[in-house]
Amino acid sequence: MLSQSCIYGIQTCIYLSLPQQLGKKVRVSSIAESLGISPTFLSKIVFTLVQGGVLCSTRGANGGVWLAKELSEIQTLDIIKVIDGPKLFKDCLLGFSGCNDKKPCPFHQQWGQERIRLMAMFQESTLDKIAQKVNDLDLRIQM
Amino acid sequence: MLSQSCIYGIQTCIYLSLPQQLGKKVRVSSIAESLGISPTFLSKIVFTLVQGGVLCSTRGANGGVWLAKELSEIQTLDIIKVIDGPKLFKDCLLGFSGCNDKKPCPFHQQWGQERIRLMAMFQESTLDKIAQKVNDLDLRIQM
DNA sequence: TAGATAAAAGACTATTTTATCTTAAATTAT
DNA sequence: ATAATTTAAGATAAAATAGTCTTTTATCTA
Ligand code: SF4
Ligand code: SF4
Repeated sequence: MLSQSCIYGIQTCIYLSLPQQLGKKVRVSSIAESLGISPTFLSKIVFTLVQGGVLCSTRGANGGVWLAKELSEIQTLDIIKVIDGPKLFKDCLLGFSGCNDKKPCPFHQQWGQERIRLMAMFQESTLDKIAQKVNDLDLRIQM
Repeated sequence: MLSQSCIYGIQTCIYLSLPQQLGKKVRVSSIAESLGISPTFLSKIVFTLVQGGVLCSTRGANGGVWLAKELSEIQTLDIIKVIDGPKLFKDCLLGFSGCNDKKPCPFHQQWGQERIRLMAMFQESTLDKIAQKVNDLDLRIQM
């Protein structure tokens, strides 16, 4: 459902929203090490997020990346949109193209509802809520 | 979520369960033409379904394929399992490996419920129900 | 200003998925 | 039996995704 790049992107944003990192510039290499991701590969994903307005970055000594907005203003859905694009919303279960409600496939009625739920889940999951959940419940971020 | 092969497989099974084809041997080439799929590619998917016990086949002149069981005994979930394997159930949203309920990721609570709903949808969608729905509502099967 | 540092950029490699093309094997009809 | 037909099998190709390696550019610090 989500690409590997997208998963890494979400993990990165959650990592940056934890109290230890929040408000600091963090090196991509240190994020990559903490999350067990290839540094150069993550570098590309991070840059995509910078271009998409989710992260900010600065180069050079003491450089790094940080979240571009308040935690409560970044939805998981934003991250998904930036990295995986709109295909999650356009493409569909049975791979039909140009689906419409007049002539749907046999799964439309149920899948349509599930999709709405999933979207809601990704919209409601703002980084502040996730970070709090991770702290309160001692949840894990890495693989 | 589902691979292209899996989508083709589901479409094929639905096609074979429509009144026009039901109970007949149908050539893969004719299925492929009707659904707009590459014949040789579909041939492999069909063979996977034969090996998985969803379809039966016979070679030679007047050969073809047909559904191995009663429509009511074939769940969409069976088709998915045979073609895409168990990854839909093992792998997960955030790509964690070896997820458990004790230390889940921040999405587990909601995603776990969605996944249960999706499974139920694929289990309840037996071919007889789908075929009836397609007939009653004049739904489409192809792209 | 010079050197160190870290993100950005580009070229390249590997793997998986999707798809095509060709040949082989089995079955039927003549 | 033989030829036609159709699935099975294997080799190959194309595309998308995932990941590596090297070079460039920007920024800070000394
Ligand atoms: S009909 Fe609905 S469920 Fe089916 S492929 Fe189209 S949008 Fe998806
Ligand atoms: S914790 Fe739950 S939702 Fe998250 S990756 Fe694991 S199984 Fe999936």
